[in-house]
Amino acid sequence: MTFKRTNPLALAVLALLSERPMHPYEMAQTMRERHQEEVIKLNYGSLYTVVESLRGHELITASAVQKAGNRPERTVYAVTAAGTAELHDWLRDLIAVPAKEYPRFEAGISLVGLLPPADALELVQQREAAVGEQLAALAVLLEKLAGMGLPQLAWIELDYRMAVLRAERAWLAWFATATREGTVGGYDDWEDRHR
Amino acid sequence: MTFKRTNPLALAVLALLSERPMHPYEMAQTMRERHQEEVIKLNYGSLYTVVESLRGHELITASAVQKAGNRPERTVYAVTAAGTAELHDWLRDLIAVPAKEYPRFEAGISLVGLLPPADALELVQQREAAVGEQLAALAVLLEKLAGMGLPQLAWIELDYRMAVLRAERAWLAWFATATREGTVGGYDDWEDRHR
DNA sequence: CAGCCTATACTCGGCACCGGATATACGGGA
DNA sequence: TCCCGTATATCCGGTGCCGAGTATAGGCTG
Repeated sequence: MTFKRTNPLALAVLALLSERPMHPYEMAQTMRERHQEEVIKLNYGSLYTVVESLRGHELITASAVQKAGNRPERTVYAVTAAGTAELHDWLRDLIAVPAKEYPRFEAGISLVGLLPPADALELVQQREAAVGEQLAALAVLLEKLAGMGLPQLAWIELDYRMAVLRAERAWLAWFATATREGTVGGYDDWEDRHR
Repeated sequence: MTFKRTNPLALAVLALLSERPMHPYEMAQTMRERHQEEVIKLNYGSLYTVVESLRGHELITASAVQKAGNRPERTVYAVTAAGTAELHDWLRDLIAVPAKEYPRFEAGISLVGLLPPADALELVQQREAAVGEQLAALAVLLEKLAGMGLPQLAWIELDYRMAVLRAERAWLAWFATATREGTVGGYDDWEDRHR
């Protein structure tokens, strides 16, 4: 059976091990330090599952079992040639091919007609504010990272996220206005249904 | 135990049943017809799991068991008062509070430094083209829906998605240019690592 | 040096989810 | 009337994922 590219955490593991051998807990620490868990969901339970799966497919191997002091044993893993190939190929796919995803907001906004227009307006404005705060937080983070001397390429994904968030905020602002002024298509019917 | 809002398919079920009672298969059909499965992932296996879970939490009830002709029995469900409350509350949350999500492209682009710049450029351009095609397809779909006399509110989520996709396309175009011209921060180092 | 908190390192049971299997009914062509 | 493809309707076994639990070591405080 060929390896299934479900959990992106496996991608992170391959990427980390392509730097140097590590044991799972160290991978988690490194991901934290580098703010990688912002982009790839990290969960201890999943980490060990994923590592074991990668080992099963011989994309990584247990290269050593250390025993420092009286701590629990820790297994250090290293990436194999097949693992490196998988990493690169997966990466290419992730970048070149847009995957079908299901953002939760799309699900929510598609049913917004079920709520009264006045409520909808308030909720959308709340989201607009929240997105604004996220943007501000990202700006601060970028400042910090740049101040540490990290090049733009090291936080390129944050750059991307900011671009998307700005678009979302703009759309929310438009929708709020259109709702407030009743210019969104189908508004009259919408209001009628809620009185 | 309170109901866990994991699978958005449960939201779709509540929304459909708030129109009129249905049996699971009919829900699936209706979702298809309305292009709802574009926004909410539909899977027959999950559908029955989710319906059973909703029933267990008494958010819906089995209102009848039909037996038309000699077909398999079909259980028709109806939403309860608690179910309607849950639907509205969940909806409010989805709209007002941005959820932490992990788009796969972010994971990919965050590791783009592992690929040679020339390859990265090509991949990003491929994605840009693909996103362009998605936008074109959405425009066609919008045209069709509007032609059928549906108001904007009925396909508001597509409007949102187009806004986000346009932002993504613009960002990809920027990144492609910055890579081609070597103006992305850290480019020299990037190129050095790949020779 | 007792006591407590945090960091280290992993384990495990449960469950939601998914893909594919199952089984019957219906309609249309040869 | 036989056959086959499609529509109807549901079920189920496997698996990946997650959160919470476990256990020891080291460090800090009074």
